[in-house]
Amino acid sequence: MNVHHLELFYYVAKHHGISAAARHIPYGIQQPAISAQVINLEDSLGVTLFHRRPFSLTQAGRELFAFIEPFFGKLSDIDARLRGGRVVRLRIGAPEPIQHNYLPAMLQTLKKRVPELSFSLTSGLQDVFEQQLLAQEIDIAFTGIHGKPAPGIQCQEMIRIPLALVVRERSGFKKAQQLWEMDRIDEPLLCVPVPEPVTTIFLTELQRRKIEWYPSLELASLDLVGRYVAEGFGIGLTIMQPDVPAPAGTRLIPLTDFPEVPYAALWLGKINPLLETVLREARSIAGKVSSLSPA
DNA sequence: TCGAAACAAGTTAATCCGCT
DNA sequence: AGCGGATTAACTTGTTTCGA
Repeated sequence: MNVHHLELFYYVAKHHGISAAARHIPYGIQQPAISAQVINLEDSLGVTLFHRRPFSLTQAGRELFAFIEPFFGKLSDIDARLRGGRVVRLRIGAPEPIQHNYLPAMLQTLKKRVPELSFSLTSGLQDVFEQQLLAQEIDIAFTGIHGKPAPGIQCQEMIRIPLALVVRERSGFKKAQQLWEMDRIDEPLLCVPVPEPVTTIFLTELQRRKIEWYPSLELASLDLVGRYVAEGFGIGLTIMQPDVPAPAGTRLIPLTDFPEVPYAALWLGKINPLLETVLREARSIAGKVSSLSPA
């Protein structure tokens, strides 16, 4: 008998099925792996633990579940106790603009609601956050998203933010249309690296419009894009945050007819009361930001 | 100690199968 | 027939074991 197999059986029995278990196990694991491990457990015991469809535990399955449930059911309690009882730790992943502009207000409110809260912030991109969530290195991420998140990761969209070009203050470009009408765009394009949704969504739309313009300089953050534009390196791609001014020495040209970038909260497995509070606060801030956007 | 082989456990994609 | 859940097949990756 293998403890990992027992753990998987616990989730299968608790959630009445292998697929439901795959959706609720707090680390990433797919249905076939659970199925195979539970079959291994049944083989090693020489008994059938549950009927697949419709789901029902056999007598042996009920006995085993009754035996292991007190242990696996209380793992989270002992985990919290060993970590020091009342300290509530929240590890958040978010790109720098979100960290700069929105997280301070959110964390202040959260701190009032949950005084024992301590938190850590990490920056990155969607794929990095997904890996960190799966490795349980962060608890929640707020990030621009493009494409479906990895299996097991829950996703709730918060807000859609329009794309914008950032140009030098005294640049001759007033409208994006001026660029699209050119035979060839010679201005270097500055943006964050390609897996970042801001860039991916922009390039996909350019491709759809059959406009050829490729990144000349990939920078680690949207802040750096603004900074390099101000220094005259070219035209930058950024997002139109309604309550955030353009970086010094630059101005923004909104890309009103381009798709917007969806920003979402990502977390792993079942939501807990703390994450519920965080999501509620995030939705409230997203609502306020949306109301500032020009219609 | 190091490298090859074996093994365990995971993935995706395809397939099976029971239910509506 | 179509849908959704379970299983199978083929593969990858990481760890362990074992012999030189």
